[in-house]
Amino acid sequence: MDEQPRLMHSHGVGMAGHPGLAQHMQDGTAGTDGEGRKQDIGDILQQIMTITDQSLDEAQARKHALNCHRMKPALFNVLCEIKEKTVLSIRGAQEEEPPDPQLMRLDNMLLAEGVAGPEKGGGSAAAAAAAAATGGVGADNSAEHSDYRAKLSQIRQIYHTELEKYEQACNEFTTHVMNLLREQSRTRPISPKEIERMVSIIHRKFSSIQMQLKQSTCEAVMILRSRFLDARRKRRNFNKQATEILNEYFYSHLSNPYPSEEAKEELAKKCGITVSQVTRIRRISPETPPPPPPHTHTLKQPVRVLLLVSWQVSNWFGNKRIRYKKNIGKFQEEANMYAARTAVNATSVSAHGSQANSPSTPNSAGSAGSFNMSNSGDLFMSVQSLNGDSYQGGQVGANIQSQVDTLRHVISQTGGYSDSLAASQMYSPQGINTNGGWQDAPTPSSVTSPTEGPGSVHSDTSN
DNA sequence: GGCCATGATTGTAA
DNA sequence: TTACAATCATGGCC
Repeated sequence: MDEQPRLMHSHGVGMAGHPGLAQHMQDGTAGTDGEGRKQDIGDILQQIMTITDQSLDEAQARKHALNCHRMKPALFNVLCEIKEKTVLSIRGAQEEEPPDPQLMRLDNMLLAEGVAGPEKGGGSAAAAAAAAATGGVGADNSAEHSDYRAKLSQIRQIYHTELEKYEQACNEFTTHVMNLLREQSRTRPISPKEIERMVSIIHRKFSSIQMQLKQSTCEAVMILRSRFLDARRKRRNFNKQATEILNEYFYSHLSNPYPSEEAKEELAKKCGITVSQVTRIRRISPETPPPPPPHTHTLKQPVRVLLLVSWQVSNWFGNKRIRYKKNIGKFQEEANMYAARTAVNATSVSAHGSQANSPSTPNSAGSAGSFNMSNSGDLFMSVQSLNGDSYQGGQVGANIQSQVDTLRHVISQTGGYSDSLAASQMYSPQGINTNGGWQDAPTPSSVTSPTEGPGSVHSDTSN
C-alpha cells in the first residue's frame, strides 16, 4: 500500500508535463515555479490515495475539499484525455459496424409494402399491386381489396405507434443517462466522447428492439398477403416475356439449372414477379417466435418470412426441371430454339466489345441491376458455377470463335431457329445423369458447351 | 365441358 | 434447408 502513493506521486510529476495540465498551470492559477507545481499535484494525489483510509465524515470533507481544489479541472482533463486515448479509442475502433443488411432488407420490404415511409393511401397501392400480381382486379375482388387495405392500414398504424413509443423511450432513456453522466462528471472524469459513446450504445440497443418490431410487422404483412392472395386459387400464368426470360436462363444453364438466390432475385425483377407467395418462406431470424398459424388451408407449415427471393421463380425452376426431366423429348424443340437464340445473342454481344467474355455471369452475386439475360456465360464458357464461385479464365480466349462455330452449327442443323426436324440430332439432354439427376460435370453437347475443356468445373448446388 | 399447360403446394429424402 | 416427385387447382384453348 505505501508503494502506491509514491508511484502515484511520480505519475503525477509525469502528468505535469501533459499539455492540458501544463496549460492550466501556465495561466497563472498554479504555483509560480516548477517545484510548486509538482508539490501541488503530488499533494492532490496523495490526498486522493489516503481518502480510503479515513472515516466517512473525514472522507466526505476531504472529497469536498478536493472537489473545490483549483487543480481539479486540470486533473480531470488529463484523466479524460488518457481515457480517450486508451479505452475509448480501442472500443470505438472495435464497435464501428457496417449497416445491418437484415435491417436494410426489412426497411426495404416495409417501404415496398407501404407500411413504412410516406402514406400510400392506406396501403391501397400495395393492395393494388397485390391484386395486379394475381390479376384479381375484377369487381368481385373489391370487398376483399378493401378488407386488405383496412388490415394493412391497421398494421401500419400499429407499426407507427409502436415505433413512436420506441423512439420516445429511447430519447427519454438517453436524456436520463446523459444527465446521470453529467452529474457524475463532477465526481469522476467523464469526457464528452464517453457520453457520446454511451448514447450510441443506447441507440444500438434500441435499434435492435426496433428491428424486432420491423420483423414482426413484416411477418404480419406476409400473412395478410397470403390470406388475401391465396396464391393457388388465384393462380395466373406468367406473361410470355417472363416465361421467355426464365426459359432462356433455364436452357442456357441446362448443365446445372439451379439459379442462385441472387440470380432468382434478378430473374424475378426482370420478369416483374413480386414476392406474393408466402407459404414456404424463411424466417428472418430464429429469435422471432413463429406467428400464430393462419387460417388458410395453404399455410399448414409454420410461416417463415422470406425477403427479396421470389419463390415463384423457385417454383418455376422446380417445375421446369421435373417436367423437362420427365419428358425430355417434348422439350427438345424448345431447348433448341433457346440454344440458338442464346447463341445469336452471345455472338452479337461478343462482336460488340466482347462483353460476353466477362466473368460476371447472370448468377454472379452482387450483379444487381446489370443482369444480362443475353449473356450466355454458362452456356459457352462454363466459367462460373451457379454459385458464382469459380471462373475458368483460361477458356475465355477461344470463346468468340467457338460461339460463332456454335451458331453456325445450330443454324445449319435447324435450317432456321424453329425447325424441329433436326432437334434430336442437335440437342442432347445434357446435364442429366443416369440416375435422373443433374450431374456435376456437364455432358458436352455440340450445341451447348463446345468450348468446355477438361478443366471446366461445375459446382453442384443440388445437394 | 374436356383437355392440356402450368403455377402452387405438400410430403419426403438427403 | 433444399430439391424432387406427386398432386392439386386454375387458366386458357378448342
